[in-house]
Amino acid sequence: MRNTKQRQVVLDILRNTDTHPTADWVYEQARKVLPNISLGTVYRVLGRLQEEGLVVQLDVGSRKSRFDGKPGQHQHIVCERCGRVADVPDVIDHIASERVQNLTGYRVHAHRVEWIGVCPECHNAQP
Amino acid sequence: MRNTKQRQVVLDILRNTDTHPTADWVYEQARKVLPNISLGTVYRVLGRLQEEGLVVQLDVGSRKSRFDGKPGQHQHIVCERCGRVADVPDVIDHIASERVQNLTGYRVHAHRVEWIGVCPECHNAQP
DNA sequence: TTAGATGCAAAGGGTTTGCAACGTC
DNA sequence: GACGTTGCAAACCCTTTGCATCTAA
Repeated sequence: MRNTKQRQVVLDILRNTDTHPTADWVYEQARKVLPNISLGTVYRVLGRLQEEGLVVQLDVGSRKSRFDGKPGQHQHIVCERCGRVADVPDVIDHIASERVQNLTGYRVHAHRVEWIGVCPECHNAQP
Repeated sequence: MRNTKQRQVVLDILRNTDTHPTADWVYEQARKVLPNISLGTVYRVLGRLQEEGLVVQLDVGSRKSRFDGKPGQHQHIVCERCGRVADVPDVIDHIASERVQNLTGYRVHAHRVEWIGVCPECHNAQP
């Protein structure tokens, strides 16, 4: 994999935000640095970064994918009013995984948890 | 909401399968009973059933949505080799929810868990 | 009778891809 | 110089929607 300007910029944007952005948001940011970058390239770079494990793709209900540039053992909580996504530390222990393994016969490799609620901003705006 | 043939057929199909099918699978099945049903109608019926809480829509990574006609307090495990989806009882307790609430400031209303692993069939085929 | 549901086909919208030009290694 | 990457635009594919028609209540 070559270390192109486009790749550097996309990775940089993802690593310097906590907003779990969509591909087109990344594209808009990237254009501020590289005005000629194309949306197709953003998607291709995101795809490669994901294969390499540097980025995680989230499917949180809506049609657009969101991307997390700080992968690790954490999960996400989505605000059901505004769609804002925040990180949550993993509260699932391995006892739960073992129970799932026993109950289903599947070999459990990972889990993905999404909490759904209302973020403080939305709750304050309309209690 | 009117109780049309189309609605009955779609709900029936969903309630009589454990496969968490995609919209076009439901469409193919429905055509065996109502040859003139359209894909648009399948989508509209699925949308309404979801609003009514009779069906739950899953976004499990791939681009197609899958639908669960037996909603309830259970989650899903997805086979990373074949994409098969199975049900898992909820192993997340409310203590975990409270921890998330305290950690994030969000009011937690629900959680969605997806386990990822390898199903018995795939594992047996290629240990 | 009539408001809501359907079938059809076209439009939407996010994502992917073919291809020639480009830029790393 | 070779080959992976890019920009562009068109293609893709799942899903939604407009509209005339139909049908459950």
